[in-house]
This record gives sequence, C-alpha cells and structure tokens, in this order.
Amino acid sequence: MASISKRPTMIDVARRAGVSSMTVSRALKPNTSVSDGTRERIQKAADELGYVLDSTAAGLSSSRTGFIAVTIPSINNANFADTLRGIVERLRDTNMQVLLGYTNYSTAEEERLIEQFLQRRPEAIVMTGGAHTERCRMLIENSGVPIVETWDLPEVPLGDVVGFSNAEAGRLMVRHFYDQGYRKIGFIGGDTSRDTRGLDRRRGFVQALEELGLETDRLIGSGPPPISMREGAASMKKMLSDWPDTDAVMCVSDLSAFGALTECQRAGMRVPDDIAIAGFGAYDIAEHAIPAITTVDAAALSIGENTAEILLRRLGDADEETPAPSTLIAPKLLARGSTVRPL
Amino acid sequence: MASISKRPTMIDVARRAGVSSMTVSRALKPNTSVSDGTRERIQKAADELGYVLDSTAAGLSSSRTGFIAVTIPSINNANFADTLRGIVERLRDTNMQVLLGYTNYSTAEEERLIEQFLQRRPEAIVMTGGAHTERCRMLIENSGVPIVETWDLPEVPLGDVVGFSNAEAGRLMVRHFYDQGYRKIGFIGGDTSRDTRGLDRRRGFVQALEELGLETDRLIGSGPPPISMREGAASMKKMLSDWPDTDAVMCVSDLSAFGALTECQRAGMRVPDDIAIAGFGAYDIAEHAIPAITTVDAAALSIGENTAEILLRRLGDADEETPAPSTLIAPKLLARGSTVRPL
DNA sequence: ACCGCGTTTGTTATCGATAACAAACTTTTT
DNA sequence: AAAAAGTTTGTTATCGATAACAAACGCGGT
Repeated sequence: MASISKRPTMIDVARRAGVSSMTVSRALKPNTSVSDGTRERIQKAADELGYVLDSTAAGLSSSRTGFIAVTIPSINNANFADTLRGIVERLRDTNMQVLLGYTNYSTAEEERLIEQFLQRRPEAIVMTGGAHTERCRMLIENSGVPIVETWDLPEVPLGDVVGFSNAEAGRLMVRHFYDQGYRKIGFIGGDTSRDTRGLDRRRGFVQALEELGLETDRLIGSGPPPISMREGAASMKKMLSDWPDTDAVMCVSDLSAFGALTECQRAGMRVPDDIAIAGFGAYDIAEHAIPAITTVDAAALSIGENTAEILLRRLGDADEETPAPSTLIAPKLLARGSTVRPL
Repeated sequence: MASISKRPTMIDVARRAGVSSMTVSRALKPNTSVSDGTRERIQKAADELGYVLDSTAAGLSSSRTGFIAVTIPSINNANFADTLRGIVERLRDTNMQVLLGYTNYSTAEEERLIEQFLQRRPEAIVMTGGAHTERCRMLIENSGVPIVETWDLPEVPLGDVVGFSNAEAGRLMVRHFYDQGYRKIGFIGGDTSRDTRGLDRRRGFVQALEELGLETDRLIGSGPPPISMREGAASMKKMLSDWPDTDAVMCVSDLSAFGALTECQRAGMRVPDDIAIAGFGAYDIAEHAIPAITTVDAAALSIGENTAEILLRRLGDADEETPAPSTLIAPKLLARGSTVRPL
C-alpha cells in the first residue's frame, strides 16, 4: 500500500512497467494497439500501485469530459425519475456520466444550473421542457453544445426534441369523459406558468371542451408546483363548493387526483357514479387506488430512452448537421374504474 | 458573437482587458485582491467574449474539483430523494456540485459507481447504507476521500455516519401495536439482503415481538426491492391466507402498506377494526389514504441536511483528524387511523 | 522626499493526461 | 532476402487554469 502519500500517476505506472506513459494511457483503454504482453504488465503495475485514472486531466487533454448534463424540475416526481432512469440506463455502458440538476420548476434556477454545468464542459445537455430564460438560451447557443429538450413541444427548439403533447393528453381525456356521458367537466391544477406542461394539458383540455360546446369555467388552480395530494384534495373541495353539480374532473397529476378522490369519498360522493375523476402520469397510486384512477400514460421511461438514443447518435460523430430527428411520444389513455361506470 | 469558432480562454479575456491571465483568474473569484477598476474591466471583457470558465482545467490545476459524489439505492424513492434534496440544497451556495449515482440496491453496482466516481476526484463521497463490497471498501480507503454513510448504523464505519436505527423503527411499531391491544402481529417485506435497511427494520420488529413473548412467524417476504404497492397487496393476500387470524401488520414501506390496505379493503376487512396496518417512511400516501396509515418518520430531509453539514465541516479544512461526529436521527412514530381503533 | 508596508499585478512552473507525429519492430509478400 | 505493409511503442507539445513566488505600485508617516 503506497499509503496516502500521494496518488500514483500514469508516470508511476509507466516506470513500474518499464514503458512510456503514453503506452500506459493506451493500455488502459480498449481498442488500442498495445501488445497483450505489455498490456498485462501495465495492468498488473496499475493494480499493484492502486492507480486510478484522473479523468479531470484526461478531459482537459482530450476535450471530452464524458459528462451529459440533465435538468429536471423535481427529483421527487416519478415521471421525471423514470425519464432520468431511461437516460442513465442507456448510458450505463458508455463512459458517459450524468450531471444532474433540478430546477424546482423555475427557469431562473434552470439558468443558474446551466451556467454551472457549462463550466464542466458537458458533451450534451438534456433539459426538461422548452421554456427557458432569454439568457439561458443565449448561453446554450453560444456554447455550441448539443441540446435535447424533452416532455414538451417547444415552439422554437434549441436542438433535438423528444416531445410529448400535453395538450393532446388533455384533449384525450375530455373525449373520454364525453364518451362516458359526462358533461359538466372541470380541471384541477395547471394554472401556473411554472409548470408549463400542466398548463398545456389544461389548455388542450379547455380547447376540447370548447369544440364540444361544453362549459369551460370549471377550473380550479392549485398554486405553484409540485401539486401533491393535499392540493388535490383542497382543490376538489373548492370545486364541489363552487360548482356542486360537476360530474367529472381531470387533475393535473395522479397525485392530486388521488387527493381529489379521497376528498370525494370523505364528502360521501361515489366515484364514478356521482363524479368521475382522472389524473395524469400513470403513477402506481392511480393503478392501486380504489377505484383505480383513469390516467394518461406519458411513457416517461421511453422519453428517457429515446433521449439517450439521440445523444448517442449525436456524440457518435455522425454528421454534425443532421437535422433534428424530433421524436414524438404519444399520450395513451388508460381508462379505469374512476371514470367508467359499471354496467 | 464569436460564433462557434473556438471557445475563448482566460488568455483571450486577459488580452482584451490588457492584463495577465493570472489577474483574470483572480478577478473572477470573490475575496481576491484585485482592484475594483481592473475587476470591472475584466468582467466586461469576459462578458463581451462570452467567456465561460473551464472547471476541468481549474480542477486539474488546483486539485479541487468541487464534486461531491452521492450514491442512493433508487431515484424513485421519496425518502432518498428527500435526503438528496437536503444535501443539494445545503450545498447550493457553495461551489460544490453533486455527482449522483444510483445503485439499484446492489453493492456490486455501488462498487462500479464508486470506481467511476473516484476517477472524477470527488472531494467527498456520500453513500447510502453501510454494506459495501470488500473491493469497494478498499478503493475508498486507498483514495483517502472523506466518506459519509447515511441511513444505517454500520458496524465498521468508513468515516462519518449520519445514522438511523431501522431496528428501532421496527421495535417502536411493535410496541405501538401492543399498546393498541394487537397480539397477532406480522411483518411484510424486509426479507432480502439487498435492502439492508428493510432487513434491519424486520430484525428489530421480530426482536421486540420476542421480548413481549409474542409469536414471531408471521413474516411474508416480498422479493427484491423496490417493494411497491403491488407487492404489498400480494404479500397481504398471502398473509391472510397463511395466517387468517393476523390482527396487525407492519409493511417495510408505506407504499407496500398502501397496497396491503387496498387488499384488505377488497377482501372486505375493516381497517383498523379487523386488522391494523402500518408502514414506514412517512410518504404522502400514508397521510392521505383512508384510513390514514400509521408510519415511522425517518426525517429523510434532515439526514441529508446533516450530511451536508458534516461535508462542509470536513471540507472547510478543520482538523483533518477530527473524530467522526456521528449523528443519529431518531425514528418518530406517527400514529394514525390505520392502527388506532376509534373509541 | 524617502522609507516601509500593504495591496495589486505579473512570471514561471505545474497539474495528469492525450493528440499527433515519428521511430522501431513484426509480419507478410514476392 | 529485400521490400512493403502493418503493428507496437516512444517523443514532444498541449489542453486551460492556478500555486507560489516575485515585482511593481500606492499611500501614509516622518
């Protein structure tokens, strides 16, 4: 054990193996021309010294840091966690490492993070959503780093997009309610500009109501994200007090939908007989609640996997200027007991 | 705009401001002796060029990378997410950045991550739990990097510990059940060595049962983590079939407890009248379920905050050899409707 | 005006690896 | 056996910043 004196460098390994440090550098990475004999010798020397590569130095020298910067709005959100998981798992077998930051649904915080991340010279950046501060857009464009925006359909994309139409998710749900015979339909959440995705769902929702000639004023905001069970319950209470004859409600997420469901149950209303409730996000809770809650699956994991796919293509030096192969993930409605009246 | 030609370096900024690059280096960090005039001039030049510091180079030169490596078992777990949040938020105003990895409850994967992280020269490492592979312990010890282990009480700590007694959480719950008059008490989950924390809760639970002279064989395993609602429901089904007279059950987490609760409700059993159900982790779902689920709060956020506190102390060059100021977070039982019979 | 001290700025060497090119060594071909 | 071609190894310069030391500057006191 070389004790904590000082960490060994490639030169130390080289000396011990009787070669030059360049040969050590080569020997430690795959697909390089080093004879089996010396490679073994070097590996052995490295092990004996307890050598650990310094990727800071490697990064400086090769100008390839192996970092992918990723921002998500919140750690504590199963959808974004799944997207992240999709990215990380696809990247596991490469030498890429994820630099994670969470914005807390704030574009100002996002800007701060991006600014920090750019100092680390990431090879690509993945952002959730397409809403950014002006300065953030500028920083990114000046940096020349490839970008992927996810979970949204930005009007003016910064680069590639793995998109999802939140508006379409809202529309889907209105049609489902309508098919099931509901007419007095409301929406909970999605009132804040911080959660642009929730806002889009609500927008699509209202638009679909208009197309069907239904009332569009049963809207309850529930403040800044994250919207949780508590806010769902409180909002439902308000909905029932403001519009007691409401017969169907979509919530901005499954968590708030569950809160709304429990509120109805406490109030003695029967779901779906007296009122239908739906959410968004295909959370576990929606599947296991009684009744199970109708929801929209956004395929969060696929969004992550597709994102990673694009990253690998961009980094695997294909033509730099390949046009953005935007991917669109389609929303899928999962009809369940909370909106489907038994025969 | 300097287009994508090449990124400007400190030398470019220095030239433009008519100073040396060393002065630029100083001007861009706080608390350095640079006159107000030149600092402004340099800042202006940097802005005009769109200069962005390269922390890879800075790290190599100063041997301070600003990285804190953190491993957690799963991204999709509100408790670990809270702990992470505690760390990140306390670190926000420093120049420290978190390198996150998740082990998927596997010590082999943990070892792989640690090996990767060490190449990045982190200034400290935070790990969840105290179970590591032999090689992982060795790598860490050889590296000389300060360590904090969390959420566990390792027998042989690698460094500082922000601990939590999972066994005590199990014991607490048994006593609570007993006080409420329950005697036929079982446990769901915690059978796998991958989730050492769940295992510890179960161990403490069984031990407390023994001390009270109660039966200790009502144990249902539920396979490898993460244990979710589905597994909770399935295990409860098995529990009721194997030991139909069971009158109280603790589940390894609130998620499985909720699954168990729904299973009981489907089976027409009344909670807590026919059977009591409790969980662990103080998840939202436990608070909002009907009835609300009794749980144990592990103060996940505090664990993170305390961890960050220790990190800052260790890095703020206090005496290197300060003895490990182990912190112990106490479990707190939250008694709710699922285990407390109405009068 | 001169000395001395504190503050501001500059010089040089270095962090640890890799790119690019060059040299030495093997193997194949004719 | 010599030339051609391929493989393995070495040399030198460099990535972009900072540490450590050195020099220049500014300012008050006498």
